[in-house]
Amino acid sequence: MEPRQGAQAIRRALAVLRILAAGREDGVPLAEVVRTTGLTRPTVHRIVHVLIEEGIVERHQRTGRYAIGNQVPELALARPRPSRLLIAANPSLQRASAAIGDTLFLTVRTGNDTLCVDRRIGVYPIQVLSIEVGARRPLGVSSAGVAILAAMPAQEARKIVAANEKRFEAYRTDVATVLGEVAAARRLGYGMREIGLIQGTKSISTWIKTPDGQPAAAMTVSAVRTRLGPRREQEVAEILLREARIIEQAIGG
Amino acid sequence: MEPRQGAQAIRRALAVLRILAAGREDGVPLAEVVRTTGLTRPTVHRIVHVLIEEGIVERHQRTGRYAIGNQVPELALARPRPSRLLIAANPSLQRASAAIGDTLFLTVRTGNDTLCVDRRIGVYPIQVLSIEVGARRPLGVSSAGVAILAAMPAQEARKIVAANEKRFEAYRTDVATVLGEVAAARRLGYGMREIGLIQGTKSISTWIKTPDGQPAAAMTVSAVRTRLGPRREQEVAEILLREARIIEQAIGG
DNA sequence: TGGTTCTGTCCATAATATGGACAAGAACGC
DNA sequence: GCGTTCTTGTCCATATTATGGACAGAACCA
Repeated sequence: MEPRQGAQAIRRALAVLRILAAGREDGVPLAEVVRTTGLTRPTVHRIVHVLIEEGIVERHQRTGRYAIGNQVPELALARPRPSRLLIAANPSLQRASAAIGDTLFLTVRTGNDTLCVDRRIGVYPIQVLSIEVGARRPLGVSSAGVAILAAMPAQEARKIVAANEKRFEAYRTDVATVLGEVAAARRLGYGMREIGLIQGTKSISTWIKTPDGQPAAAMTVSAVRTRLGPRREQEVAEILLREARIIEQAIGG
Repeated sequence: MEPRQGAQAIRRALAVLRILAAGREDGVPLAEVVRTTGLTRPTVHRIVHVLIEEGIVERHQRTGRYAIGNQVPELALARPRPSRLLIAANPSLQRASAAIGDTLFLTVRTGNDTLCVDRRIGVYPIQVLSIEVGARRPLGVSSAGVAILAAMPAQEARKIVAANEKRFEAYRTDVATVLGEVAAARRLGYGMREIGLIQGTKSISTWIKTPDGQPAAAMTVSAVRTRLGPRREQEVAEILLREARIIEQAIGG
């Protein structure tokens, strides 16, 4: 069902775009795109420069790095603004943020990536703000990614993790480690990372499923490690799990 | 300098995407994409369906129409939110909206299209709300498009109008009419349409240029025709022209 | 019924995208 | 200075890939 052919070039261009998106404003050097896509350099070079001519990609004057261009948000305006999920999750995020006090993230899956789509800053004076709205990471390197993988059939999760293999080393992890964390999350009922992407932080993530059982998103709390001892981890997880079920109801109806 | 080759398929896919973007939420039937792009149906069909598999395009269950998909706004998140222009134009839009009382639009050029990027509703009880943020039209069919064409070298404007020829009939206009309106706008110093896209409305647009003389955007007032007699047209045009110069300063520095 | 839209599929063919090979620039060490 | 290793950019013969004419089914209307 999947493999419709006759458009290799288009698929490749999109793969390049997704890598560039992960680089956000700063962009990505050509060599890195070549490495992570597995395409040859002439091919990536050609694709990227055609996309520049078309306004879909921009190149930073100083650094020479490539980034998502102006025309992408322009195309995006064709869609009505806030997504169903964002609307459904809003009250839960508000409640959970008030109850917990640490930074909350809402993260969706897009292809083989996680994408942060909302963030709420809590009242506690020390907040972990590492991840911004729009941040994109290979599924598996963040606790949100682990949670989302844990919520899908093991085989599918393994496939995605394998596809991301090349990109893991940049985050100092690997396929085996990620699969271990996913298994642990399945046992626990939520995703957890003792060592967050930032030194000294800890994250807890619950998954949110669509009515058909597919994971739609993850809700994450990140805090300095000392704020999330075993006791509080339990409390926070319970709040997240409760709100996740509420969001599932909201997107289900 | 322009014609880098070896990526016909990618360029075609983007042309298709831009047409789909013009259809907004409702989308566009395949046949219309075929007509306006000038590609063959098998080609468009193949492109569109690959884009669906990739999540870039969606198809409406009921109507079978094709529309911009979820993944486009997701890619757009890679760019920092509000554009330079939007920030620079904000105070001017606020002032002009308060002074005039009718609906104000900020429209940019993107390729051969105009794209509405901001709208301010005025205090007067009858407002022309035909155009929404995200609305996309071939350059030339709206007063904003005419203004933008008037602000560029005549030769370039003619090229764009010619490229849009196929799309004009859907708006009940043609190349000759558009070029006439552009010439009139050049003489006047601003774009004007006695017959707006909606019956009984009238629009006035000023252009905003970047420091290098390229038109960057247009600022438009739309109102029911009776609100914009010759005297008031003059007043409104003066306000728009003044604010346009202020925005040009803001994006120039 | 035939006529007119629309969408979808096949496959031989030509044109297109590919990638190996080469080159040149930049940054670093010594 | 000169080698080493990193990067980006370009060429072009080649085979893989995208193309579009032709065919077909579905929906709608008279």
